[in-house]
Formats: sequence, structure tokens, C-alpha cells
Amino acid sequence: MVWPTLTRGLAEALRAAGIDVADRVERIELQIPREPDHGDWTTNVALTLAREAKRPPRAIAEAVAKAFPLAGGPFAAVEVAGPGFLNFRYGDAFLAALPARIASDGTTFGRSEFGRGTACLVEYVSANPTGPLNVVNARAAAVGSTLVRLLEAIGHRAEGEFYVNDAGRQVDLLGASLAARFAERAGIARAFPEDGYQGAYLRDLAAALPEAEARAALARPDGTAWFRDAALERVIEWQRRDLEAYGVTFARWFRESSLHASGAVDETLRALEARDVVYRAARPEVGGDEDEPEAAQGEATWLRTSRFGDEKDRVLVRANGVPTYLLPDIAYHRDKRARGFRHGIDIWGPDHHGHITRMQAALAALGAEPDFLEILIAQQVNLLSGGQPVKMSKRAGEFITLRDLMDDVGADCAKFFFLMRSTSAHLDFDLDLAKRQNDENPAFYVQYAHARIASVLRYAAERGLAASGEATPSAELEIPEARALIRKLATFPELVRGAAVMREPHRVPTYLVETAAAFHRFYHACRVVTDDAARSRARLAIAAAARQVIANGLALMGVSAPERMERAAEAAT
RNA sequence: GCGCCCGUAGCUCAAUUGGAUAGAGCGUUAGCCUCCGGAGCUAAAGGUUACAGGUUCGAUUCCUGUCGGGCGCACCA
Repeated sequence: MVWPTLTRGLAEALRAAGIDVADRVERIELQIPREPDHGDWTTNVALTLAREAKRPPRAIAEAVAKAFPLAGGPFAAVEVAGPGFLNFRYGDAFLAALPARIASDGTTFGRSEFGRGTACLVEYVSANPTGPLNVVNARAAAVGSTLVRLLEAIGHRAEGEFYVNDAGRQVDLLGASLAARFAERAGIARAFPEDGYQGAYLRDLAAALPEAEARAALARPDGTAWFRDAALERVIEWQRRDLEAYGVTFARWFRESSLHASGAVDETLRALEARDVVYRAARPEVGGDEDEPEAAQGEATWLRTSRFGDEKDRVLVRANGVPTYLLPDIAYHRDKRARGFRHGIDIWGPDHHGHITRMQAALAALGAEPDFLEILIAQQVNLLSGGQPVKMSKRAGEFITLRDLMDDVGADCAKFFFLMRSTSAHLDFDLDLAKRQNDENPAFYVQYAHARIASVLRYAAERGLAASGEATPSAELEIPEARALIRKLATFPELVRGAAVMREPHRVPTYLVETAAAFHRFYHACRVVTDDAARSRARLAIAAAARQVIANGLALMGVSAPERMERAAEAAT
């Protein structure tokens, strides 16, 4: 990997130039410029250090350029440009050796040790076990699973986890809804609960219940618990199965109920009390609304989140003695730390973004490191069909599910579309476009490049030709399209590092589209399989390297890299 | 009213933790197959980065304000 050697070389050159950056080597900004004229790597250290060094940036840059140890490294030249940028250019030897190196690295090309084995926990989807998964869950699943793979790729120990809210009011309501549906079937009068779950899936579920047992439960005063448990296990299993079909699995499905059972919830409350951030009162000491009639509900237990950046204090335990969702949630994050994770990343839906400050405040109140928890919001998804928004009503239980989406456009395509956009941005998902198996669909564009290369490699193999394991001859390296492709492939490790560090999975598909385009240009400029065996083998090595990088990138996304693609039967023309 | 997200080509979106001349796809227009997959390639056109200030060597990026879109503001999750 180029990044560490470049960093070390720069630190050494800066020291020679009289500037010591020993303690902040990793903060040196290194970038791959988008403008090819600016070299293969660039840094602005001379500009950022000019002020403290009290020297003009260009003077620093000149000194660094002179002292930079080029010998034995990937670079052949370093130039000073503009106001004081340092631009590094790969030597031909480095580029020539790259295809063979990618071949030998195989699926590990792009990986690094940047994360030094730090344990990270990514919590995502974590949908309530009250119904099918929706499209935002689908988006979060694509983003979260990719994030786990990205973190692993840069050397973290990363795990994905699904937090199941299988306790509390929502699941009780689910039980009551199911009981009502069963009663309805059995011809027993029973009111459907207000705000109950309307979805048709509960009717199906009610039909599948063991008749006698359900009737008995219905007759008992505490019978909804039976229906709740029945519904819960069924729904969780559906969710797990759908996610599996989608290609997303978790290291652990963590049950909220286990926190109650183990006493972790009570323990967390005591830990907070010990830190003197809890009080009992009828209304909050900070942030209360004067005309809140709810104040009459009696004394609740409050957490002083307002001391840690929240606008008001929050209820941990209701006046009736039942904890709000917040307390077990704090217990859950406390548990993550106790399990040895040094860093947690949560991916939440758009309806939870108002909860970020209170969660962070709660963890601060607990004494957690300020950067322990990072929360990403997987923004809203608007489905478009025929150019019109698809109408959905969560209340009535009418919405497009993850399962519908997979049936409609396929898991690969759905994931690719979700990952194309930055997580925090609203997303318009054009179902018609995603369904189209043609050139308008970027998922197919990338997969097609992979299949096309695989096809060329097969064609070559039939003629007894295989990729060369030798350095690329300079005659090939001088072809602009070949050189551009190899340079693009060389940036993959840095792309992976950047996407992981910045928590921006969307950089991967963006890169893959560019890489696929670079390959297609190479393909058009250079016939790969010719009568010239040596040349053919060299070009096969370049093509094979491109295939490997595209495959590695698609693997990060959890999208398949097909060896061949059947053209779907053209619609009547 | 308060908080958060967003505003970039006709449309959907990028722009590498403040970098150099803001880029792709679709759509439009004009081209490219005796040859390895044309699901491809080449070129043209398309921009006051919503608006107004500020910070600095440098702002699509950071800060303030205005306008517009979305979401959230429970002793629900």
C-alpha cells in the first residue's frame, strides 16, 4: 500500500527541511487528485504548515521535494505546483508491476492494516419486530453491511448487529392486534386496538395460529402476552429470512428483553444514579413545558441529559414504574462497551434523528468516551414508479417491503442503488430504471464490465493464452487508455480506506462506474487477444487486474460479480 | 416556534475529512461494429453550486442570515 510509505517519506523529508511533524504524521493530508496533470498523489502539507513554520509554502515545498526519498519507492518524481502543492508521480516500474501484483493479491487487493485491529460494532436495521421490513430498512441493510466489510478491509475487527426491540409498548400493541385479528376470524367480538397494526400480515398470522391454544389465550385476562410472543417470534423470523435472501446477515441479533432479564437495565440505572445525573420529579427541571398537562402523571425518573448538550432532560422510568425505550437503549450501548468494542456506529432511520443528541448525552452522562458512538442517518427513500411517487401508508399497513423490492428489481440492483447515494441524502429510487436491464442501469454497467472481461479471459483460454505474470512491457504502458486504467486500479486501496474512514460507502459504486468506464475505453483502444502472444498476455494481465478490482469492489457492496450475463429477452420491438 | 437533513446541468446524483479548470449517468444532437460480449465507445450542447454576507493563500465544502423541500419535536419506539 502506498499510503504508509508516502506518509513516512514525507515526515522524513519535512524533518530534513527543519519541520518536525513526528507526533502528527497521520494527520498529513494526502489525496489522489482528480486532475491527472496533478500527479498520482498530492499533499498540501507545505500550505498548511506555512503559518507555523513562518516560511512561504513554496519554499517549504521545494525543500521537501528535494529531501523526499524517492529511491526504492513507487514514485519516480515529485513536483512543486501552484501555491505549494507537492505532486507525486508513479514510476513506470510501479505501474508495470501492478497487474501482476493485483493477480497475486487476489481478493485481498485493496485491504490494509490502517485500523490496527480496533473492535468496532455496527448496529443497523434494528427495525421493530412488528411487521415486514420497509425500504429504509433495506437501505440501512445495504449501507450497514457494506460498512462492516469496509471496516474489516482496513483492518478493524468489525461486527454487525441487529438490536431487537422485543420489549415495551409497541410489541404489546402487536400482541393485542394479533389477538383482535384472531378473534375476528373466530367470530368473537373484540375491539381492534387503537393505533394497532393494520397490516394484512397479521391476518395471515392469525390464520396460522394453533386454534385451541389461541382460543384459550384469548379467554385469559393476560392472554395478549401469548399472542405477543407468537407474533414476535414469527415476525423476527420473517425479517431474518428476508434479510438473508437480501444477502445481509448479522453476527448477532441482540434482544432488548435479554437486558431486562439479565438485570442490565437496573444496573444501568444504578450506574447513572451513582454519577448523580438522575432525579425524580413530576416534570423536568430543565426544558419542561409550563403548560404540560402530563405533569399530573406523577413522579418519573429523569436523566439530566441537558447537562450534556440536550435541550431538555429525558424520562428514564415513567411514573408507573415502566422504563421508557431510552433506559434499555443506554444499557445496550453500555453493554457494547463492556463487550470490548472501542467504537460503535449506529445506523438509524430518518424518524430517529431527533434522538441523536439525547443518546450522545446519555452516554456522556455515563462517562463514555465522547467519540465512542457515531450515529449515521439512513435518509428517507422515495419510490418512484412511472415518474410518480409510490403512495404508502404505514398506518394502514400498506407499504412496499424489502421483499417486494427484491421481487421487483432484484437484490443486487436494490443494493447498488441504495449504495450509490450518500447515506445522509434523501434518495429517489426509480423502480422503472432499476428494473430495466439495459445501459441506463448503472448496476448493470458495472456487472457487464465484469462479465465482459470474464468472457475475454475465457476466449483467450480457449486459445491457450493466459495473463502474463511479468511486468507490463513499456510499449503497453505508453498506450494512454492502458495507463489510465492501471492508474485507476492503483487507487483502489486508497478508495477503500477513504470510504471506510469517512463512513461513505457510496464512494465504492462511484469508483466502480469510473473503473468500468476506464476498462471499456481500454478495451476499445486495445484489442486484447491478437496473434502477438506476448502482447496478448500483457493485455490479458491488465484486463484480469481490472476484473479483480471490480470483483473486490462489488464484494464490498455485497453485489454479485457475474461471469456471464444473459441478455434479457428484448421487449417486442 | 425549536432542532436535524437537504438545495449542484432539463432529470437523478458525484465532487476524495477546505484544494488546483465543479464531474458522471439519463435525456437531446452528431458519429463508431469484416475482429475478443454494441448491456460498449467518441464528440457536441448543457452551470451565477438556491440567495446575501463572512472566515483565508484557496469555499460546492466551514460560519451567520434569508428563501425553498423533507423529517422530527411523548412519561411511543
